[in-house]
Amino acid sequence: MLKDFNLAQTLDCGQCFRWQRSENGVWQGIVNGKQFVVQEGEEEALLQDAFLSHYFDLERDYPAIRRALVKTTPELEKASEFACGIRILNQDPWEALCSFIISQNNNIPRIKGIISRLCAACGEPFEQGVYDFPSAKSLAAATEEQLRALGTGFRAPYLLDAARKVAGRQVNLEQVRAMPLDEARETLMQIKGVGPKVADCALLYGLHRLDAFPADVWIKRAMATYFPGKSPEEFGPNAGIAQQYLFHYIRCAEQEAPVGESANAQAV
DNA sequence: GACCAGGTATTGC
DNA sequence: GCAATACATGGT
Repeated sequence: MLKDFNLAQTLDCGQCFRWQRSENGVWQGIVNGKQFVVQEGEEEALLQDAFLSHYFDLERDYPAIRRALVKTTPELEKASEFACGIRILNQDPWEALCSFIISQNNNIPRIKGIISRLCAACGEPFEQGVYDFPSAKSLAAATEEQLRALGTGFRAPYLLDAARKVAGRQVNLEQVRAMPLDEARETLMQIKGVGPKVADCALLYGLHRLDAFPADVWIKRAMATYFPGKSPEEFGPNAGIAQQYLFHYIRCAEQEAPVGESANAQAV
């Protein structure tokens, strides 16, 4: 029995940008040069596919991780229960890095649009109208003007710098994966346009570093409200998962039951 | 027509 | 070091 896995929560929590939901809970996505179609409510079937099983991180014991998080930090109980269907995807590191460079000061629908155009312009076509995410090498061959024409705006030179450094192995993503967290962040931040937040996103969503804790405006606010003085390291080796639970909870649940009341502040 | 969006680089104190 | 400010673009 597959627990703690919900397709919609996982694909709609802002960690990926190339999945689309159509009617009846059907999701279509492009991953590593292939198109996939998966069905809400039939999550169990994904266990039969080795690639997707790994992509959705189904081998990992999330219920155990959740129990451990709540044991050390009981305030996480509500958020972790609310968002317990989220899995941290095993995405392509380069794609995740680019996606979160694009994400800065941007909104999710527009991020998706830019990525879609970027793929069509620079990625390999592998099916009618379907394109793979462009490699670092092919992106490095583009000009800043070409990238601006896709709507990337001031991020165009950032993408180029990332492409050049990754294609030239000045930043080796697989080496970054194995580095201590601080060193990994510093290495990614050599890329223009990559600050602490984007670096942590690349680490958590691209390199599956579950100890990375991306702190955006939402999370910073939530931390100040619910965990004043607490540092992310205190959440332990799965701090990134705690971050996801928090992020999803404050963005969804708070709208129905606004917090800020001191009575709720102790129970996230 | 401001204001905002899963930030970052630059500038000024 | 830390607080402002500009930055492209499209949607409310």
